[in-house]
Amino acid sequence: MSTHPAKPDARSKLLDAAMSVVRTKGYSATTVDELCAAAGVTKGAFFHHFKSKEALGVAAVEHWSETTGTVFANAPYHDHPDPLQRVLGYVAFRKSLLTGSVTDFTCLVGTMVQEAYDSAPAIRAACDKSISSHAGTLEADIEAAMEERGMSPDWTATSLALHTQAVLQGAFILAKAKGGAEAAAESVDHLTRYIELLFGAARH
Amino acid sequence: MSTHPAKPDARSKLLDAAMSVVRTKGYSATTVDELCAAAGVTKGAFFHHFKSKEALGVAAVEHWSETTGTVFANAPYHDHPDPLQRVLGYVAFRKSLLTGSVTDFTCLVGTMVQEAYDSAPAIRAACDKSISSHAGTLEADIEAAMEERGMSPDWTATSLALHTQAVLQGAFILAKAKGGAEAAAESVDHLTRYIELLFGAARH
DNA sequence: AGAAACATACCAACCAGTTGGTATGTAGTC
DNA sequence: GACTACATACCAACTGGTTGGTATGTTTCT
Repeated sequence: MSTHPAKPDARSKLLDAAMSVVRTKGYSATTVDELCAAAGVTKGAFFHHFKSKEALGVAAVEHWSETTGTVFANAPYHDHPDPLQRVLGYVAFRKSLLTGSVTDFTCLVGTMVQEAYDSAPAIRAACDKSISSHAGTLEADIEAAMEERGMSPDWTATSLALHTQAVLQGAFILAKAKGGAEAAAESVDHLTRYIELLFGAARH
Repeated sequence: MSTHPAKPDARSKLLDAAMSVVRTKGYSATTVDELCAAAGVTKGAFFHHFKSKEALGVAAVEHWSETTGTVFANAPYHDHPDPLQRVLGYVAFRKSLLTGSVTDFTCLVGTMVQEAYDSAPAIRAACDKSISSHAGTLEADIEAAMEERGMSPDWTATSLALHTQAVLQGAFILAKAKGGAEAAAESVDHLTRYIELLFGAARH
């Protein structure tokens, strides 16, 4: 009974509810009442933990970053000794997540920033930080792969890391538009092929 | 006085207003009153032309497709005799549009489908049609470029056309998150490089 | 006891959509 | 060509329900 296995308080229940409800309905269309109902808490609890709906939005993005960050940190692709294989492993891992309902595999941050980039600067900043820091985990491996091959191309590791995020976010939009993951998966395949070409061509 | 130069009725004023307001605030956060104010018409006029807010959403997507369709149809890249150059010209043209404020160069369809894919099936369908038909205009050139080189790769022209749209939509999300077009432009550069590698490699 | 964590009751502003009406056609009929 | 019948385009005021947020409790933990 040392470390409580899980004593979900209202705050984390609300954040978990936000992750799924917001991804389904979007941020603006999600009401505070709805969030409370989904979390099984009252409105009093909501405004005890968050001073406004926007504050919950910021916290939800941070919560998302932590939750998904753990998933990626524990993913098996890190074990590869070759940094390029780690990058390709990351992309393959992202592709393997494209199953089940569209709501479940799409990204909270991409959804929220679309709606809030102009009207809620704090949410925009949180989303930027989330995307950029996640891309940052890729950048080191990309850089290592470049160095290993003695490459000095006209693109940067940063831009390639961000490009992977752009492809994934765009793939989610395709999935939402088409109501399925097929086109999204093929887009991720193109990303894999691009990275292989990029590094394969330099080998010669 | 044969063809009226421009007699903007309430309907088209509302559709034009929707294109800019929705891209700024998102679909859900945009109110009917706001739209009416931006268009300079009354609420009565709104519900005379559209039976609901959702119906306006569908019409706005279709209006967007027509408006942007004209822009691309008249763009100069179509003149190139080489189909591959037309594809690359399209991507370069898309990159050249990444100027000014984020609101002005981002895509109405990508914004709307994120919010409405689950709650408004009619809007989702309209967005799918818009993206797919726009991708379709690229597909023919991609196919022609493949044939010209006698390529039979493990990817299809359709998937590459949709991939270009995914990259562009993802680039818009980057732009919104970062508050500027720089990262988006670099992502489009990566797309150009990918297409060049894809077709350049087959040349040999 | 005192503070943090929650619950209940409530409110003012706002929202999509409705109502009843006016102004301007336009097609048909005698 | 004028009168009726009907349709389209638009408007201002209103409505019932919803929204984010607050005020004021009660319970729980230390």
